[in-house]
Amino acid sequence: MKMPSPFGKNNNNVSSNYKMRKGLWSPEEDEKLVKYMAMSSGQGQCWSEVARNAGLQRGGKSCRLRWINYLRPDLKRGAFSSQEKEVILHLHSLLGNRWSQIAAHLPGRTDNEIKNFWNSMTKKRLRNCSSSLTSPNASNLSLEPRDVMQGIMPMREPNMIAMFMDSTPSASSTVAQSLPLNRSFDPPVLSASGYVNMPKFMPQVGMDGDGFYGNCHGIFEENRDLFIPTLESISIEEDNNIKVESMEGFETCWQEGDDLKVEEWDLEELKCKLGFLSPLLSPLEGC
DNA sequence: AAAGGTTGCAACCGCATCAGG
DNA sequence: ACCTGATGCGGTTGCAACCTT
Repeated sequence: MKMPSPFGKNNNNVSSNYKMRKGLWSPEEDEKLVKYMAMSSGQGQCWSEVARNAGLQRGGKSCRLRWINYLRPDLKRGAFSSQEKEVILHLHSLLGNRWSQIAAHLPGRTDNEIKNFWNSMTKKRLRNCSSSLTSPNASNLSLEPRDVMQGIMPMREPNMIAMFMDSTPSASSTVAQSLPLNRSFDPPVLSASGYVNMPKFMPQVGMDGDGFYGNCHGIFEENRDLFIPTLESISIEEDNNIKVESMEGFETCWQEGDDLKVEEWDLEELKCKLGFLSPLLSPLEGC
């Protein structure tokens, strides 16, 4: 555990004139805040008042953050357990970067903590991926064990991302041209978190050592976050519109607490059904 | 042992939303 | 309806500890 510097990053703000302090919290400040929170039972908080009444030269926002992320008595400490990691992966595959919602499912953990965990994990995996691609055996992709968490397949296998971004530079435009879908179209982009955001209503696909997997996000209604039809339940019509054969299992959008399952998609069948995506899928040949 | 690079994480920033005046 | 302050959230930054060379 790092010891906080008593003067934070910018120690010029320690000066008088009631300038708000910034930077790391000192043990004394922590003590003041903890004492005040204990005294006031944490009820009816107005954080700017907390800051004032506790005698802290901090903004309410800073106090709130410090309390929530560090001083709260019910916080867990230490590394995430493997169970917690599974929950994070599972929920992230469903919710995306909604850290506070994910944190709500992990008692004692903060959104900040989860976000940091996720970002460092993503960085690691991207690094691994790029090193495997730049190696002489780049075509022989070294795939990590599949991340199957409680039946949900994370869609953004870094190797897949790399293939989209590096091996098939024209893939997105090719697909865009080949999709006469009567909806707006956004090309795949690499998000800040290192994930490929596939266009809405396009299948999100990934791969692992055992084959191919995927799902479809938001195929049928723009404002619903998550639909996961099985491959068997969809067909591609002549005009390349995606049609659902069977609504079984996804009449409704995902709701908190639902236990969703994604069917594993067979590569050959997927290619057959989604022939117009072949420019994207062809790099996977031989993997 | 020292220098440089990497990692983990605390904290800040900016924006969105909401409530009260 | 508009303004203002408080709050919440996600993205980003910066620093200390750790690791590698």
